Amino acid sequence: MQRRYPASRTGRPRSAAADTAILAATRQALVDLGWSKLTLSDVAVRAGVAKTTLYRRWAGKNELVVDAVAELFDELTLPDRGSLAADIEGVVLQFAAILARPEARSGLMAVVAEATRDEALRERIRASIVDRQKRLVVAGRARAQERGELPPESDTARSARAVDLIFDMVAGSVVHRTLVSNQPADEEWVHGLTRVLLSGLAAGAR
Amino acid sequence: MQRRYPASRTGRPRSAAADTAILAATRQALVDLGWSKLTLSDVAVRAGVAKTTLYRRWAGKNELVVDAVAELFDELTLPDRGSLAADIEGVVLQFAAILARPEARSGLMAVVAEATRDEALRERIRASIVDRQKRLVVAGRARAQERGELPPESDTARSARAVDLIFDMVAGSVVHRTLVSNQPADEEWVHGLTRVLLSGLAAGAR
DNA sequence: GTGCTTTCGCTACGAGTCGTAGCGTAATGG
DNA sequence: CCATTACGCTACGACTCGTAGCGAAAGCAC
Repeated sequence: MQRRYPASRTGRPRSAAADTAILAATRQALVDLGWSKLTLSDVAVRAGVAKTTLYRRWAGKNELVVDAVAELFDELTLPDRGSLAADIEGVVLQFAAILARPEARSGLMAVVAEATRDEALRERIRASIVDRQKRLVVAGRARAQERGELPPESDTARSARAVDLIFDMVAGSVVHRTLVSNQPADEEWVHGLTRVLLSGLAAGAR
Repeated sequence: MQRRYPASRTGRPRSAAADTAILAATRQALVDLGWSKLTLSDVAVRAGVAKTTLYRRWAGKNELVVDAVAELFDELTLPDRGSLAADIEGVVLQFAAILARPEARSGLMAVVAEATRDEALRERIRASIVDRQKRLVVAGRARAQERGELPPESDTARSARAVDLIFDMVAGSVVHRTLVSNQPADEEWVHGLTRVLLSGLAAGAR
């Protein structure tokens, strides 16, 4: 979570409790109402704050929901299950569990859609959500190279492209499975995904 | 495009030209305004019809945009480039070209987001957009099996799961690359995707 | 032609939301 | 105690929504 206000030295400080309450209320409103029917007035009532307080802290609905959804991805960690395949499956299952929650389903795609016409919002999503996920790919790849499961890569440009490709394939597949095909990314499915992905990467490295 | 009205035998028929104009106006409004600022009143003015005509034909903004976006995917065809790899790359590049257009970028994810809370809308998206894409996967897989590039699959349940997985991986990867990572799915990237995918499928079949 | 039926364009409407302004009060630091 | 900032509250004009009602237009059956 980035600082939204640069800590002016004087005056009454903003309530941190209000931030917590507002973001939680936003997620609950996403569950109850969905994106399109969510109003800032409603969130304000749920959070027990004035509507004007919301407008003092966030530019609008888009930015608020990005922050509220971003917190969901805080719990993502890279487990150490001993092998690359097991690590990937573990992360993907965590990711799928988050995407199964209604507040994520309703909010995530909506802000991505809005971001197609809003450069600042794209950057906010990248910093708050996407990078948080991508870091796991980088870390998992590095660990696999230490283990010797993937060949070390000296060319940094090639390496970056590989990470980008893997990331889009993993995240994109799970999102599409969950939100478009509307079917659970359960263990069986994740296992199949991992198998194709790892076989392909191993073969492609040769 | 499914029939929205069951062709009553008598009375003044609905103007087919109005349908065309409305859907085109909707796409142009998506380009100019994006999803959230698109209003049905605005579309009506652009199309040269009365606002009430829109409400007579579509239940709301969601359904209208689904139909408008669905027409974009009419142009998807399965090229015969001689090999499975080349066929996949051809289709994916077509798909990427559609997703690069602003009316698709703004509209597609927005309706997917709305559909997370609307079963009827999900079904409409599935019938109008998703199935149209998935058919290409089925056809391409069948052609590859004829060529001997993929092993024939007798188990229909396994086959269906494989098609689902491939579809989510291809479509999901391209959508994520284009809309979330916000980078072009150009020939180089598509080539890398295809290489990983085919190697993985070939290895996984053994 | 004469009806019958349905769609069309137009206008008007109440309901609801948006984002902002203004004001008095509360909570800090100097 | 004073300057400064955040807060809750109310009120506001502007806008959008979806619907209702009306007369006119465009088909089909006869």
